[in-house]
Amino acid sequence: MPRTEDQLKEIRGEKRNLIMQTAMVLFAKQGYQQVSINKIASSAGISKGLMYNYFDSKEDLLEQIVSERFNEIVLHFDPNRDGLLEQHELLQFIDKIFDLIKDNFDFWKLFYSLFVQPQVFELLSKKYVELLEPFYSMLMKYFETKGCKNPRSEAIFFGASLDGLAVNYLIDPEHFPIEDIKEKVKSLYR
Amino acid sequence: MPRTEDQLKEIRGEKRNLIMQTAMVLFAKQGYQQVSINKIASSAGISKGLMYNYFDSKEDLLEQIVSERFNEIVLHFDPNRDGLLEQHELLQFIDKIFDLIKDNFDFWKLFYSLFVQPQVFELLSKKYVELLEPFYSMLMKYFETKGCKNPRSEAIFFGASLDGLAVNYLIDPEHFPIEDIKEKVKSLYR
Amino acid sequence: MPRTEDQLKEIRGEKRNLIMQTAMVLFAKQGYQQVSINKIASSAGISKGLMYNYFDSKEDLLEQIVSERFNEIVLHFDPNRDGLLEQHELLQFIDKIFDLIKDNFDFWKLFYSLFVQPQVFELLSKKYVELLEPFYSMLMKYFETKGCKNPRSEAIFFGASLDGLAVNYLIDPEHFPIEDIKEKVKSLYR
Amino acid sequence: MPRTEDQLKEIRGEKRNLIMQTAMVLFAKQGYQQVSINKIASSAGISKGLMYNYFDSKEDLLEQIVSERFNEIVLHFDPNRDGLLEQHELLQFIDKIFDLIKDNFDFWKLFYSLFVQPQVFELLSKKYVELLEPFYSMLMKYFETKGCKNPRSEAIFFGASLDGLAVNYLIDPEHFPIEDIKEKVKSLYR
DNA sequence: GATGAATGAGCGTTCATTCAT
DNA sequence: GATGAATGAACGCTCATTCAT
Repeated sequence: MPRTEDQLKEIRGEKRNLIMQTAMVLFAKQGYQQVSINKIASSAGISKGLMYNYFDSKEDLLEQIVSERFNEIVLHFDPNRDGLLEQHELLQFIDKIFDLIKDNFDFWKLFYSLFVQPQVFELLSKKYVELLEPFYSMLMKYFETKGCKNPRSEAIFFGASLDGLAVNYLIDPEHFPIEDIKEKVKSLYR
Repeated sequence: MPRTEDQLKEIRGEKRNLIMQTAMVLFAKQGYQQVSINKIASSAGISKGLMYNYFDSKEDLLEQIVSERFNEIVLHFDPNRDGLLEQHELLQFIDKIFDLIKDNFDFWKLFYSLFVQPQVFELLSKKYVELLEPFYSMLMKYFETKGCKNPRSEAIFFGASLDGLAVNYLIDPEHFPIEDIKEKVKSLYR
Repeated sequence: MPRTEDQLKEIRGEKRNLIMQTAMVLFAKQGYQQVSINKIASSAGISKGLMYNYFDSKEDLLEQIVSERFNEIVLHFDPNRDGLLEQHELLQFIDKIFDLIKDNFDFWKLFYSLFVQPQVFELLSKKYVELLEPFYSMLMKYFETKGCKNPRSEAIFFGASLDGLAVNYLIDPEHFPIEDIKEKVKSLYR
Repeated sequence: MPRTEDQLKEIRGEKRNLIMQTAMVLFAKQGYQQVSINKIASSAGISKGLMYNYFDSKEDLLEQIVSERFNEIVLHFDPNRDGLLEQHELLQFIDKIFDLIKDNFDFWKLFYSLFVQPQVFELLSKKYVELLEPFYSMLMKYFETKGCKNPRSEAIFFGASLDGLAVNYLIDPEHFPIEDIKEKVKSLYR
């Protein structure tokens, strides 16, 4: 009995996910350049050739990993998706963002290692700006409502300090006082 | 007749700086891994072989660039070097740090791209921790004096948000409102 | 469809032998150091990269050539493998050793060129001593039985003169009176 | 006061000898290919450039080392230089040859490592044949006089077994029973 | 879909040699 | 005579990618 089309799709999808997951972990731990196609294939228990059935190139693999996971994660950013942010949502967000980072440690490690890379991924930065734009707007509107005289700087500072905290956490998670930091950040916006 | 020792020292010094400067700019713009020895040599107008008269390896070149510039820069961190930080010094420091980043744009771009890299530079992180430790102590002492209940988190937040701002500035310097951000940060510590 | 395991094994075996044979001939004719991986690959009609599918390094290739052939050849050394040597076996051996050298001319040329090389092959000398030890024991026992007062020197002299003859034959095989020499050597042990 | 021409010649000669001696030791211990011009120069305490004042190339240096020392050594081969060899001279020679090897250990190590090398030194082999020819003639005449039916094989065997003994001695001098071997060899020609 | 043998451009590095001083 | 900065061809090796099976 031949497999139905759905079964085939599922196999394709599972293999694709397997490769992406394997590659992401390796990229995060060893760096994109240091991980060869060979390493990915043998780690995933497949052949080198098969990789090219699912991805056009090593770079394409990276792009798909980053953009797919990025999309998933950004979904969680506006809790009620009404485009409006209230203070309790902002505070909840601060709590949640550190959990998101912890839960997707490898992804974020990879993400930040690419982000600081020059040139490497113009595409990434476009996508990043595009995806975060609504969130930044929301933040700016929020700070405006709160009466800040320079909402843009407030928003940039908010984003940048989370970036910095994330990077420091990712570099040395064991010595990072995550709960204390949450409190500190929240105290700034109460 | 052979050159005098002084002549040799000067030639060596100049070439060494030329190579380091050229390499740093390329590393910053294209990333360490993407820059081949060939690119560095032809950019500097010298032969590949000559590089190895001055540096043991590509990695050695990177190490020497980072540690030499890092040492120079860290010198500016404690204004009066008495180990004590006062509020006006902290505010001055916030002003100065952005200028330091602007003045050493390529160095910092390289620095952060390495720092987030996994595995790549154990040496760097050791040196970083070592050099910054006194500064962190000073910061913690300052926040303690100011009556903060959790000086360590305060210090980490301070450092991390500067990291985050630096990274965001380095990625897209033209759209970064550097003066507004300075004001925002200073307002937090007034 | 992928090749069967047997097909792969055959392909791999043949390629491996092709590379080893090609390399051995070149090593013998031009010397290990003088032969580049490029030369081996183009001589064998394959790409440089493929060599590294079969051997870890140039040195690994050499080791495998030497030890594989060495093992094969040493098998012929004790005619009846009972650990005892009789006179007619010794005489037969003298006859046979020159044929062995002739039949494996390139191997022995390579072998002796390595053996006299300083430092180059500790591994080789260990293997050599190990493999030849039983043969030397046998020889010493034989000379002891024959009433020689210094069996060790007898054995060393026997081995060394064969080495010397081999080297002289390998350097200039056309002018080497192989049959006369056989007779001369055999006459010493009759 | 300018140096006289003789003084200059002596300086030249001394530097030349220094370089040759240094290089010979290094070549013997590490192999010709493994020793760079840099190593020779720094071992001899001179600059790389100076080497090329005395020798055209690395190969020329090797040639001059080998041929100069070879000439010196061959002088000792015919004790009374009358072209005739008597039994006691042959026996004396056997005694002396091992001392010669011991006294010029590095030279002989280098010599044999080159000799077995294919192609490397056509020149060497020509010179070798040329220089040893009279000695071989003498040996053949001697064996003829002694009534050997195949003097050429006798001479080749004599030379080859000394080569083999030399090589074995050079590879592992500490375990080589030099006096016992001398006795063994002499016993064959008494 | 799946395999892995095969490719070849490119890498970091070495080193004999040259030559301005 | 003496120096060592400078060169560049060649080295061993890696790896993303292709393709016959």
